[in-house]
Amino acid sequence: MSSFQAPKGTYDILPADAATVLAVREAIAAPLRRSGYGYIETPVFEDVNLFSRGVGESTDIVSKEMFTLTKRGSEELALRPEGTASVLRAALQANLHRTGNLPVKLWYSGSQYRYERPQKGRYRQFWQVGAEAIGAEDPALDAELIILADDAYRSLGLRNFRILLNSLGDKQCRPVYRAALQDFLSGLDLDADTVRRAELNPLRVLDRQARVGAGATGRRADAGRLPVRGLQGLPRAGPRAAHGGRVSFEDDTKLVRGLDYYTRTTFEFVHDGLGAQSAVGGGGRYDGLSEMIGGPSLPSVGWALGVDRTVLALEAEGVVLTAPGATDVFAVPLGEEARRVLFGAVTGLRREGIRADFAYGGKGLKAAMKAADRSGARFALVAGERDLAEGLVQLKDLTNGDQTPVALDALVATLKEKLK
RNA sequence: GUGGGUGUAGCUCAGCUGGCAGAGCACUGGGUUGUGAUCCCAGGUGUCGCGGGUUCGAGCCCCGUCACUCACCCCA
Repeated sequence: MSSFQAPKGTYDILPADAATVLAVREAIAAPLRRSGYGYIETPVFEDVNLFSRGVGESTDIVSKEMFTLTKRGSEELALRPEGTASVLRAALQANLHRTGNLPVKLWYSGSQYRYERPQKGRYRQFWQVGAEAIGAEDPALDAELIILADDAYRSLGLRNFRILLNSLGDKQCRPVYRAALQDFLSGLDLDADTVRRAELNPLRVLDRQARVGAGATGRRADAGRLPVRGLQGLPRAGPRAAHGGRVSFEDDTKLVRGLDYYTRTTFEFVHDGLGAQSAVGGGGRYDGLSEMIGGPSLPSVGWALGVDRTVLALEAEGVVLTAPGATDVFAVPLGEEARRVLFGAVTGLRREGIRADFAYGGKGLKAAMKAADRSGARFALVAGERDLAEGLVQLKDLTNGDQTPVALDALVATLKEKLK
């Protein structure tokens, strides 16, 4: 073991788990690719102000969870804690909203960073696949995105997730409701954290975290006691009407996401196999974000799904994504002449699209056969002087031990037939 | 930032009120000089996280420290 280890809150994706991770990323991306979303990549770090203005100064993400970078002595950059602000910034910078049709539909896949105490399902570096539909106010877009996420999860075999839906109000009604809520909360005996939150962002108090009563020992607030219906009559019904009943929602008037840019439609995909965490993905409308970062009015909607948490959810449900073996044929040479010939044969097989590997390191026959077995290959290709003298190689089926001689120049055709 | 749990072989873990370092799997070699997976035999498996203390004697008790992990908080 080296004297170094992965930094706190990070982990390595090793070959044994990589197939699942890649399959999850692909499963989320596939519905987007066939629905008109274009792929975009942005830098992993941005001007720190993009996030403090976009995500919101009052959010935990910005106030205490950002990895900031110093550039020549002053803090100016931060590792991205989420993807939406960067994607919108890139779209505005490249004038995608002026050069193409609206909405501009984009998807991304990448790592995000938050400086938090790690625990199950929560890491300092984690992966999201996200989608954004920028510059249109059509509730059908909200519905489209929810359906695409639902399709992605179902294509993976995930079943026990739920979709929570709420509205956070718009420019007109939110300030009114916010003031009313603040007024209501000021009359309650709340713990110190909640008092602070009620000042900065009272809506977040609704998000089932509030403790009412004496400080930290207080009990969780009963939702029925909070004026959660203050935002009724807003376009929460939009995505519901547009989606045509294809996925089932649960109304959750306490759902308030931890990013300030959300307006109106908000939703979260939750799963109970993630330890103390519950969200595998979430999103919503962010009609005002563009203006917050200096752009024109571009009402938009988007989501991000957590790759790491989706993997945990699959594990919790016992879903195993079948990974094909990495190798079809494993070559085992006997002697120097055979090494030269079989190495060439392996190269030839690979160029024909057959997955092939070789017993490197000068192993003895027994060890080389063991390596062939462990490689997961269906066939071992064995040859020594006796075979080569006749232009043959021995092809051994490792599933049943049957071994047949094959002419060296008929190898490709024979294997293509057997591997069909 | 706060609290709980755990650190013993490559991996999963036993180890009793303090008395000689353990099991299974994995690994290496041999049984088979040209055959894996099965079977048999032999064998490394180790700063017991690290540092100090108590004791004739510490994996075990005490103090400190680090790491991992789970939870609070928050979110993907």
